[in-house]
Amino acid sequence: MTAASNSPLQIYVDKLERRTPLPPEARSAFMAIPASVSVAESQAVIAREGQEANHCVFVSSGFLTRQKHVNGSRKIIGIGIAGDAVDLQSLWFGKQDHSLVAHRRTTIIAVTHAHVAKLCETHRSLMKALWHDTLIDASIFREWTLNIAHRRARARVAHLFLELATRLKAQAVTSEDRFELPLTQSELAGALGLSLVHFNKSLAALREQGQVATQGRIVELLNRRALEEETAFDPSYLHIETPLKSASCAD
Amino acid sequence: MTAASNSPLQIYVDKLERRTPLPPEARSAFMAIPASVSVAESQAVIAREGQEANHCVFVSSGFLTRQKHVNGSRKIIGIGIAGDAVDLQSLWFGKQDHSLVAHRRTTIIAVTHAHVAKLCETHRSLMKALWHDTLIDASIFREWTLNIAHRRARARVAHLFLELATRLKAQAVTSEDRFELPLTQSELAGALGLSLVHFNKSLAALREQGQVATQGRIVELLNRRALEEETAFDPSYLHIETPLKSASCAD
DNA sequence: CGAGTTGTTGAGTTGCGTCAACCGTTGTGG
DNA sequence: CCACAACGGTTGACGCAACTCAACAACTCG
Repeated sequence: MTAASNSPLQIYVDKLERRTPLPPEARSAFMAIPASVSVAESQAVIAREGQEANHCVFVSSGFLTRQKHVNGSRKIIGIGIAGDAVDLQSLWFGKQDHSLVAHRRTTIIAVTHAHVAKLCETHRSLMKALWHDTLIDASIFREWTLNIAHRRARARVAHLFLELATRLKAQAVTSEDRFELPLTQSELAGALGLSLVHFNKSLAALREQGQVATQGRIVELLNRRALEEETAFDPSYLHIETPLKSASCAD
Repeated sequence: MTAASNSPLQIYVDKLERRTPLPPEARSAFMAIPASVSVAESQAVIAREGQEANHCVFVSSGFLTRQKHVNGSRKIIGIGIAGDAVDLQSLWFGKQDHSLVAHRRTTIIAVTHAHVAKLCETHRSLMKALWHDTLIDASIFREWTLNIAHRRARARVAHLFLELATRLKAQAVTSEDRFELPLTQSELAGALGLSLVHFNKSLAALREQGQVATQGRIVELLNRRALEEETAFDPSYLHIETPLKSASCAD
């Protein structure tokens, strides 16, 4: 399908093209830009709230969290997985409005703003695809708001797991309802607006009901149907299968 | 400053240009597209979750909420005010992932997707400005997630009021820390992930502390400093003063 | 093998939800 | 013009979900 390529950005371009094919020139222009790959240590701050950025960050593998400071502590407000463009907004904003933090065994790709901006200038189709991608991001944030505001603990946990399983599958990181989640319970609890203790107990409840199993950092969904039922999970907010409405257009 | 114009989109173009000036051709092309203005009745559904849309909606005056269905009831996940483009995402998504509902005395502007898409094709600067606008939206959703997940009731209410006051001021809907908020307490409570009763009591507490006054649908912030302190309000997530980083560029 | 981190579990407390009654306002129709 | 219904706001009582405190077990790593 796709020509062999050495660009680390392949993973992201593939993701975009699963939605809408890009014109070949746009695709090759994207993959031709210099991209630096690096393995981040756990808890490494890739971008810091309040600072200016001059790179866009893409996740190549692993997990990365979005965090905001409030009252002196960092709160997780989102999770990025392989194939996610986690700070396209930095292209247009002067300062980061939140931080990006890597977790264990995460590799990231950095591309200078100048290169991305140039691409947007020359390839309208790419700019559209990037815009589309950020709109899906926004949709996920909306669902998180809903999840935290209106579901109770057990359902909240179930929803997070279902979301991650679905996103990871779409990205072909995993094929089963089973994945590695290298975040501590304390971090996951914070991301869901729960205390550590209560998160732990809710997770224990899901385990006892035979809906979820965990071994170390591996999470396995044993009964997807039951989980979906419990949390009223509707994956359409992830916009995984939605192609661009207006057919792909020339540059 | 701006030439006299009859386009109802003036209000939105002005907002965009407060961030970055548009090339004159782009501006006039935008304002030249057919836009239909209508006064919505209270609770009118402007766009329905799950349905396809073929118009983009802008708020001309009043309030509009974003809502999602879950377990049979509608939950508010966002509030749009005058000058907001509330469903640019429908341009690229096949189906609405949430509904848009008008509140009393709200006037909306509808523009067909075809016209907006055409504009994006011909004016790169406009597409950028629209993209930028949706990124700010996403930033607001992130802050809502944070607010609901990590602040307790009184602070949550304070945060919402401060956000609205700040956005309304930026849009020159109001000049004081005082504004009309035509949502019921039940609706506001839902938007904050609180029960009606607890919202009411939290609001009463803010009133007793002399931080907020309400008369009918009018909300007045009596002590902005104290409110900001209580809720650790940092308006930077609203990106009100941030111009586009890369200087305005030609089409 | 010890030290630090992460996970588990129990006990007591509290913020918030639910139930329910009541009040004021608005609006409608006899 | 009043009666009545419908709606939004207010308040009290009570129960529960979730938080905090605290101790301990399991795991990881130098």
